[in-house]
Amino acid sequence: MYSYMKRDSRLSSVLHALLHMAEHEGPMTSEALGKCLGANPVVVRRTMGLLREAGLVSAERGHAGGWRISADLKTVNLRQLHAALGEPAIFAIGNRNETPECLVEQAVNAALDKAFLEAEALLLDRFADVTLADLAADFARRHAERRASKD
Amino acid sequence: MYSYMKRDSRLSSVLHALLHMAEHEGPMTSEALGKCLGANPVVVRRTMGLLREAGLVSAERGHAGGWRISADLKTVNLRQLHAALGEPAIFAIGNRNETPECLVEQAVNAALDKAFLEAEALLLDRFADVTLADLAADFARRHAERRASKD
DNA sequence: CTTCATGTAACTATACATGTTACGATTCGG
DNA sequence: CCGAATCGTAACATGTATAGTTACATGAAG
Repeated sequence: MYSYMKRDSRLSSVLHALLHMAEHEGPMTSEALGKCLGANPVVVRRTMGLLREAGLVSAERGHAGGWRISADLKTVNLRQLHAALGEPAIFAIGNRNETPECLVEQAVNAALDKAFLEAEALLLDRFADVTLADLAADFARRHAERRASKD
Repeated sequence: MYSYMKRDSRLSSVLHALLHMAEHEGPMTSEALGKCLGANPVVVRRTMGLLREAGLVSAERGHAGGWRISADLKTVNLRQLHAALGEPAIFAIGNRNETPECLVEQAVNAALDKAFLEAEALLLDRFADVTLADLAADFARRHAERRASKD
């Protein structure tokens, strides 16, 4: 009944949701977004709630309610979304002991930390370079391509 | 009874173990290495077994047995060790659906994959730059520093 | 007031490194 | 040749975080 889950896919999920919302007229319900993502509506509310706390979306209850984007697509980048999700751990690999007395382990940690910090900095820089507007444009390009290939 | 575990620390563990072995005369038992790492001897055997399969260490059973390094410290780098461990997943974050039909999700995946692949390439390059001999030298430097500060 | 939708608590499912117990296989000392 | 030491490995338990699910309270629209 459960899909194979091993990694945090919330950033992927909220991006997918936000782009659908951007293409959609009016608010979208958690159930509609859940259908787009193949996810449970409660999980959608849980995750989108983090974006609401960051002021990136708003939610309205009752009839004709749902989720709306409350920010400019051109100003929201992936790094902000990662931050809005609480900056979840990026790496699945890490040191065994973060504050060791053993000098051997200190040398090991220093080498690994250096590599991981560089990779993390690069990743976050790349995240900062990509806005929702960029993704929307890429989607539009893919959409046009598909239509062209069908002619 | 269990220490707080959230990430794969096997690379950190084997580096710690290998450097202790490099400093040690003769083979080291799984129990001795477990004491160094604060880990269970069975876990040590399980993890070191992967390095044995890669030809980086050898194990001898019985009296005076244990683990020995069977490679030149100057030729073994962190990337080789990561490979010997089976190239475990580096990132704790990923796409929700790796092969989506939805064009929106394809655009999202493309952007995330690009960032993650760049960060992964950088990390593996940094891993390839660091040898066991480098770490041993860094340990020696830290050791000398500590002795100097005690004078 | 009924319906629709979010907000949220509580519980379950899953994967995987790690911890633990148990035992077989092998090597060496006496 | 017996027994201790040590690796090899199977089997099972533990802890953690996201994701799924159920249930219900809250609030808005008609």
